[in-house]
Amino acid sequence: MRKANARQRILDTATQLFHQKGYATVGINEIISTAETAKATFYQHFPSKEALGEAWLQSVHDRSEDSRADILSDPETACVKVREYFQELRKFLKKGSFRGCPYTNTSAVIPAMADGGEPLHCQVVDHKKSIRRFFHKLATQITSEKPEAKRLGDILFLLYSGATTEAQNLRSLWPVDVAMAEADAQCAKFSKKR
Amino acid sequence: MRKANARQRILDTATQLFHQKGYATVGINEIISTAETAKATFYQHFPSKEALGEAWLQSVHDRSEDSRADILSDPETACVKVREYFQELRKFLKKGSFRGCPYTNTSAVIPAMADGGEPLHCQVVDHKKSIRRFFHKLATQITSEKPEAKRLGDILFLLYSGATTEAQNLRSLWPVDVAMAEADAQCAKFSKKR
Amino acid sequence: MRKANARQRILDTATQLFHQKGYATVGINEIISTAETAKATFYQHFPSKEALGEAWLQSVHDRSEDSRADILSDPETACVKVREYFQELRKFLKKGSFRGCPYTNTSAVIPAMADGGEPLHCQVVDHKKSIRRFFHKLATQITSEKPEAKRLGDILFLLYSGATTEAQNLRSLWPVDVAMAEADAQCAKFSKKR
Amino acid sequence: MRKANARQRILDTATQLFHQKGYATVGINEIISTAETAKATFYQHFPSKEALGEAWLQSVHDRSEDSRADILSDPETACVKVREYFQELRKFLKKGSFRGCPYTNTSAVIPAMADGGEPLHCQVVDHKKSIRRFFHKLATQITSEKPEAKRLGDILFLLYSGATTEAQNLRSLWPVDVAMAEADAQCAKFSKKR
DNA sequence: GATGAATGAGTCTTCATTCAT
DNA sequence: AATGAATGAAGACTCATTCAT
Repeated sequence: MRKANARQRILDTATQLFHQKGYATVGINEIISTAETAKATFYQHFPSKEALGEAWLQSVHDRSEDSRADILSDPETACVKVREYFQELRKFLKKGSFRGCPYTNTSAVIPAMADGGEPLHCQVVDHKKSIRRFFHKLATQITSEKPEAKRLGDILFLLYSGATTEAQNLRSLWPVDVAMAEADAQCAKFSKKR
Repeated sequence: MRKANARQRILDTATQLFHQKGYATVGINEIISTAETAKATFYQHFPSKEALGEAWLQSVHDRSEDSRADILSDPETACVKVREYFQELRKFLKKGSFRGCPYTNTSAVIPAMADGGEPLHCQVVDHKKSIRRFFHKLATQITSEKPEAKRLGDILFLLYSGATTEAQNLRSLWPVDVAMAEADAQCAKFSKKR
Repeated sequence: MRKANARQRILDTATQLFHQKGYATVGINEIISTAETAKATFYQHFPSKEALGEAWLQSVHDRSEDSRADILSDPETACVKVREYFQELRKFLKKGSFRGCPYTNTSAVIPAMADGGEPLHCQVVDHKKSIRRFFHKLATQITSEKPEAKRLGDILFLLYSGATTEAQNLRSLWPVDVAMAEADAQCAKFSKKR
Repeated sequence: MRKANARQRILDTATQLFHQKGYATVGINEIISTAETAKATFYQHFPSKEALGEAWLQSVHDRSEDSRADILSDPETACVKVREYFQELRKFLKKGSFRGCPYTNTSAVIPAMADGGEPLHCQVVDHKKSIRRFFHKLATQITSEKPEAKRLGDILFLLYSGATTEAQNLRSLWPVDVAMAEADAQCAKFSKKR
């Protein structure tokens, strides 16, 4: 029994379970028994379930930021980069039995009434803004006109989001393929204008 | 104090609570206390929480089908109808404190492993297919070429979904506005070609 | 839908279900749904579940009294009659998937503390006394000496009870066969002495 | 106020309550409130009510096995040992307000349809077989002829069971006294033949 | 740094019974 | 004579959390 790195084992387990079943559906009992940790050990590392949720979303965010940074530093055209990002989404969905965006899925379970104070919701907003910024950056490389770039970025962002959402709902990949094709077309359109 | 119409009161309460907080987050206790009903009364009308969930999604589906039928029977151009549908989404989100699609939110809480057997997931798929069909119908009225119509319909569907998802995530209406503008542009583009 | 004789239908259903699953395990919901009766109809005929239980045990008692009367009026020797009674037990157990004495099974579920007041327990006692009397009657026909007859009757009674109990516990018929053989031997022994 | 030894307290409480009122009649609530334990504490130690039932029957079995082992190791004749065993039954019934065999009482509440798979029923069978073996052992010490020993053992077993059952039903000890006397007679009879 | 035992409030569901019609 | 709708109390079980060691 490798009892070291309890914290990491818990976080890894939570990453998998939260993603597959949703934050609200998974209890800490399931997490600690899967991670083979004692309950008290869990609370030594995370003050609460919500804290674990935050750590989880943070780690997802970090990884996905890295991936976007990789793409940005690629020696490719922006259009190709956009395509790459959709390709990654495709792989991600296939690997994870069609479970889509962890943030959107978590957001589904955070009541709206609260006036923006809950940490989990803040992370959702931050993450989404970061993705939007990513698309804006790429859009700026495609068209130099600011308002057009903003519009293009937003459209790519929404296509990406819709594809993710509906791929999960329908447990199918066609939404990604359609969104990718349209993203391509949009990039091409704005490129030509340049 | 005997109450009449318990079933309806329960369904109405559930409609509101499930939508605001999510199917998994709301317990039967909250529902019956809000609906001012006894627990056993609840189970006289619904064999289980899941059955209530099904009834809820069904009623949402029926209402939304009606709304789409209304739009279809409007004496307007298809392009206008598309705009109308996005306008309705806008109103819906504003009224419901930015809670988006009940189906997507419910889907977030259904583990993916199950082999498509769960009734709730089936309803998600049915509903989504119905919306997609709606957009295909409109697209067919915009362009007569079949492959183009299919593509246009799918794009509108994804824009609509993305707008709904991100409006909820960001608690903002800009995604709807951007999606609506782009939907408009797409309709115009395909219309011209005709 | 033959809605007449609701009372009888309920009693018949209860007879079957109580015997198979035990008085405590079967709920009225199961009874009325099996009997295809409304709940209020049930309470029109029986003031409570316990009242139904009493009616059930009473009807079982009546039938079993009849059967014993039949045997008593048989133009056979008492020894043969004893055998017949064990034979009937054998058939009863086979037919009823090894569920034994309804009275004993019900008694298992009546707490002992109550000081003899519960109607169900009274019926248990009455029924058992009746069976004991039956064996005493037969024993008197086998041996005319009063104390010996009493002893023989009691032994037959206990063998009969033990066979019934263990046939149910072990879901086997060997206890009946062994008890029947021993009953036979006892009868023969006391007969010879005469 | 933190309590220690919760598991033992729960098991002890269950032992008493299950025996007095029957496994089906006693709910977890009654057990935990009597044992002064929290509900979650109960489920920390027993995964389900049935598991507690199994632990209970097991502990009863263990104690009764010990008691039979004690009797077997007694430096007495087998006939005396048989009498001792009936004497113990007498004491047991007196102490426990005439509640008889926990296994028989539990068996009364397990539907027969199940194909022998339920753990509780398996324990019933195991226990009964163990008692039968005990009587066979004693019988073998009384008569060396194998078939006769088997018959004697079975008869003692059935007398014992019948006495237990009817003592509970009638809330009286005469069945034990009669059965004991007859057991004695049987032992004597088979002894003489030797 | 790690743990097993304990907890109160909550989960969904069924109980036997009563009401108005 | 029969019914559908309503009910409070109880059923078994799980939740996220805290304690002493």
